[in-house]
Amino acid sequence: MNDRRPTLHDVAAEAGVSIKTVSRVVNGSEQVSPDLRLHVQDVVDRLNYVPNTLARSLKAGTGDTIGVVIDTIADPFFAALTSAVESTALESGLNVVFGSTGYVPERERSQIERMAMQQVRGLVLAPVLGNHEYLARFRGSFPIVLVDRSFEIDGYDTVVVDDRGATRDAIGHLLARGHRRIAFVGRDERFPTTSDRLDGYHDALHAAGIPVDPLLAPRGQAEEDAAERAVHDLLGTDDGPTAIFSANPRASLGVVHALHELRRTDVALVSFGDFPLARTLEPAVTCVDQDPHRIGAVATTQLLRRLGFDEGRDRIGPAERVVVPAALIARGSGEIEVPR
Amino acid sequence: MNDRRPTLHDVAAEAGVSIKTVSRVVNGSEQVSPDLRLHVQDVVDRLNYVPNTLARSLKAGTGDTIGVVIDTIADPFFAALTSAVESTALESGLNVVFGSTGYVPERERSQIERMAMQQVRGLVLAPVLGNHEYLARFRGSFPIVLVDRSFEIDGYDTVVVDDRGATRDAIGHLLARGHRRIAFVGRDERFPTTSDRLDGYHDALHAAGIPVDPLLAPRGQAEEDAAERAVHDLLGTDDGPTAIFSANPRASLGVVHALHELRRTDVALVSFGDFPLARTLEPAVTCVDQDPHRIGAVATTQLLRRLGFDEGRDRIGPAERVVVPAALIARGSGEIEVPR
DNA sequence: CTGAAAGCGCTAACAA
DNA sequence: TTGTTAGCGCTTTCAG
Repeated sequence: MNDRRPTLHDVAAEAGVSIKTVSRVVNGSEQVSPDLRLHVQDVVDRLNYVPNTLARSLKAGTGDTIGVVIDTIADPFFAALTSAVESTALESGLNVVFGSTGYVPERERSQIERMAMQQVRGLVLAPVLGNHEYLARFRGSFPIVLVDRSFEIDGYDTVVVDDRGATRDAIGHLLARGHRRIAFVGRDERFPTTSDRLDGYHDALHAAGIPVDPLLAPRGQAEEDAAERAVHDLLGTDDGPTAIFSANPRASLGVVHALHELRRTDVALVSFGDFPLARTLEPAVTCVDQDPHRIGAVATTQLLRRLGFDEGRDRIGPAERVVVPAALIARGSGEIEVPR
Repeated sequence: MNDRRPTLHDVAAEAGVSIKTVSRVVNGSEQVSPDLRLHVQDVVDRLNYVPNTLARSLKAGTGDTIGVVIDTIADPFFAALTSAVESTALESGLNVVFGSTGYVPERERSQIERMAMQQVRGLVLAPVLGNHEYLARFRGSFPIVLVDRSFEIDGYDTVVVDDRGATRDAIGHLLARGHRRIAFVGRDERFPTTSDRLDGYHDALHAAGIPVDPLLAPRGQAEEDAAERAVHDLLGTDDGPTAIFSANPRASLGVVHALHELRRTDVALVSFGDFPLARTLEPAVTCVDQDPHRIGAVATTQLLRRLGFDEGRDRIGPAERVVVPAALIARGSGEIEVPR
């Protein structure tokens, strides 16, 4: 299990040449006489020589990986995003390390510190709520692209969805169907995106001249079970909502389950974020589609540009903010009219 | 963006001590006079010094990451598995790099080669179908734990679900409800697990003395849309199945959708692998629960043991095979009796 | 308790 | 065309 892996030296000794020659052969570069190259290649294969990227990187002063720091890879949204990061990075020969924060600021920080130690070339980060001044320490060493969450801190490339605008539109969609009592479920202080979506919700209500009822936007139910309970509570009252806006796909699962249990097919629903079977349910669930894959791909492209992988574009320049559009997919649940 | 990161030398120079002293302080080790340590620590903070893991690893001859190679992180099964690997690895201070194969043997190989170059300490691999002799090259360098897919090649630690047995039980569950024409959907030659599940299906039918009808187990529909079409085809015939076994959760989504479109609530369904909303559907979907999180955790624990992180247990020994149990969760769809 | 020197595996000058 | 030498940043003898 622990035979020392062969090094350039071993190969050189075995082949009776200098290590530099082996290096040249391994890197496919330069002029090496064909017969020598063949011979060396042979020894390389026979010894199962594998170049040591660590040493290479140490020499080069920079690694060959990029880091992805997210809430948790178990979240389908981030899984899709990370998948896109990987495939985009791979095209440029970069590996991907990831670390999850579990929504804990300290863990975010330690993950990033860890990656800095690993000499990552760059970082894609979905920041947890909290102070991010500490990032300044790292930005001198490698570019950082923020994803999904918009941030007060300026100076970072950012790729986000227009949470506020998309939510405003979604609520408008419900208002157009006559709904006046629209609940906002899935609110969670840990997620800045939720606040933005809540803002969009307020925007739409204000624009329509509808007073905000705080009871319709309770707190702390970003997760499936909590959202489920919230819906039970909301619909258990006399003047419950006629429509529900669910602020994230996990919450939506709970909302859907609750509506189903209560047999309330009369309540309209729009989900921020698509989820499996949304089209299958009865009624099919109208969603705001976030396209995590696109967010990841765009973010990585931007990172690669900052790293100089994009020949065509300049690697420096002011921080950019890309807003990935989110489309409303009308499937039925969001088109339920208000009962008269 | 590219100020050279400070090194031990820089800190040493600034603090007016030798690099070794800085090294000692950074590693919190040994005896350094308290005042000196304080002073050095101060300079470290001021310069934003971050140790270079690459150099450390080069010196140590081994890295601080473990690799995970899977089909794609976008698959919820592997996302959950990878998430478990990460949290388990993190407890031992190891980072996680991942690479996806996209079901392509060559990509699997190149990903592993890449990780070998990166000096991963160990590997968790969900092997793609194909020849894996090449793995022998690497096993001398680092331990490899195979997950999810059982393998003919001996000598590797393996963590799998008892696909065959669990499927046999699931089919038995349907047979007990009187079903005799049970379809097998989601079959795909790319996945060895599918073959094992198909074997289990055959086992159960044979045990019940029911002849196998190849038309009930068509090929090539592991994905949602293909599975959906397959169900339409199967139920479009005169002697269609009265029950469906779906061999993976992605396929199940398609099956559910098709059943819903066809309004066939009379057809029984058991899904191999749980999925969101399975409990919400009408009828709720009976599933064989694979517990990917557990598979990942067990695999990583085994890997850590091979790496000597588990003080209590020996790091060497013959390859072990852990079979993680898969429980049948009866929710309704699998308990539909055959129509008389 | 602290420092000097060697070397991990590799590449990039610079020679030969 | 090929080899020698000097580090990359760090840890580890072995001295002071």
